[in-house]
Amino acid sequence: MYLLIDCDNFFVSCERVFRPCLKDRPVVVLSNNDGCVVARSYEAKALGVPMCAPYFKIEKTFKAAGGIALSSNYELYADISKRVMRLIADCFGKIEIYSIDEAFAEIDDREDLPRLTLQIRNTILKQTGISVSVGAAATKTLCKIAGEIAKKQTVGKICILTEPDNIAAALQKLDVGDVWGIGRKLVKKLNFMGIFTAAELAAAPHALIRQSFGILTEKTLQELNGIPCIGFEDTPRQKSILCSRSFETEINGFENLKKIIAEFVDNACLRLREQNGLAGGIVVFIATNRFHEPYYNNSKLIGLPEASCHTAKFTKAMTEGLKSIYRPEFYYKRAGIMLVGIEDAGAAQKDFLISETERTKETELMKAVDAVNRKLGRKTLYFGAQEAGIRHYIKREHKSPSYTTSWNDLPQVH
DNA sequence: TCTGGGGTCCTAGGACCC
DNA sequence: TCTGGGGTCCTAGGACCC
Repeated sequence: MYLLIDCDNFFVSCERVFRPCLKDRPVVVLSNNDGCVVARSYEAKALGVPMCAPYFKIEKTFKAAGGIALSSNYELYADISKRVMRLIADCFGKIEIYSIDEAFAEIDDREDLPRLTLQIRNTILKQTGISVSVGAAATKTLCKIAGEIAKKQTVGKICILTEPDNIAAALQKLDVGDVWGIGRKLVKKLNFMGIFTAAELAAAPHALIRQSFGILTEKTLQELNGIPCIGFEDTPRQKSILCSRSFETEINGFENLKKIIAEFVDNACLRLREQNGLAGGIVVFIATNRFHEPYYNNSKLIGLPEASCHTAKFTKAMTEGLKSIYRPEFYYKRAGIMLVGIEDAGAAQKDFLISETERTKETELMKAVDAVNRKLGRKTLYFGAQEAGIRHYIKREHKSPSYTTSWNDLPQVH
């Protein structure tokens, strides 16, 4: 049996933990640059604010209805997420953290389900202030459906989907597009074939689905029928690390762009070292505003002779890549890098031509830099190629304090 | 005026091999 | 004019997720 534990309106809930005055009001959280709506309270959903709506399009009517918009505060959300995940792990042992606000757990004892689901929900609510929905079923895909049903309940927020009659009824009522793994493009094709509900997909011929949509959709079909095909991944190793931003004002000039992207490289390399990994290459990409013509976007992959986690090596590779795709006539709205080919530091293949002494020197240098930054604060030490203070290029006008991760932002009780 | 960021997996097709 | 058959590996791009 699988369980899905999913935080309700997660980003909004995090904000409300420290600002109870936001309760019962329509609240949305915005993406970087205060661009799009990425989280909504129930009250905001009731106002008809769609997910991913550009904020400037809804701002007037939303404010008029008494709504409050907040910039995203990822430090806060990441920290609260950590606390929630720890509680889930304490309760179930093996868990798969699926995203910042949800996790799967695997359990053997289905008799105990009603007690366990209630217990985890109460524990998380009591110890973090976050409300979660809990779904339980025999496959992960059915579990997601159970989770959605749980979410719609006004009290309880728990759905155990194990009885064949209940499963059949749930699938009958569910649009095929609301099934986990069926996106916008597939819905169109499925509708064209006469498949409109989850039940109809579950009953479709395997061979036809396999041939028209590939193996992923066939697995989804099987999972709807209660046959587990999507495995449980205990601690999946990250395969790529991405750092990218859109800028409030567009950026021109090779050197300007390079400095900012070097900052992305530093952030990504730090994350890489934190998980004790090495990356084999780096992709650098730049793009003009995609809502205006002419649109230019390009990317370049630069491989390293040997997998590394050394910021300077990736900065050099990034610069080389950027040179090959940079065009001076454009103003760039978005840029980023991706570290790829990530391996465990212990298991990586070494380059015959790089001496062990040199390798050690580099490792020790990065260790020292990280140690200083841990002790004295992020970006105390950084490479000269970087532009310190990328924040200037990004708009976050309504950000709440980092209550749990910054001494200066500790909440005060009067 | 304004439109996010971070991931995964699969597939087709090209390059290359004998 | 005509020009085989059987493989592997890699990459870009497309689909999906939150």
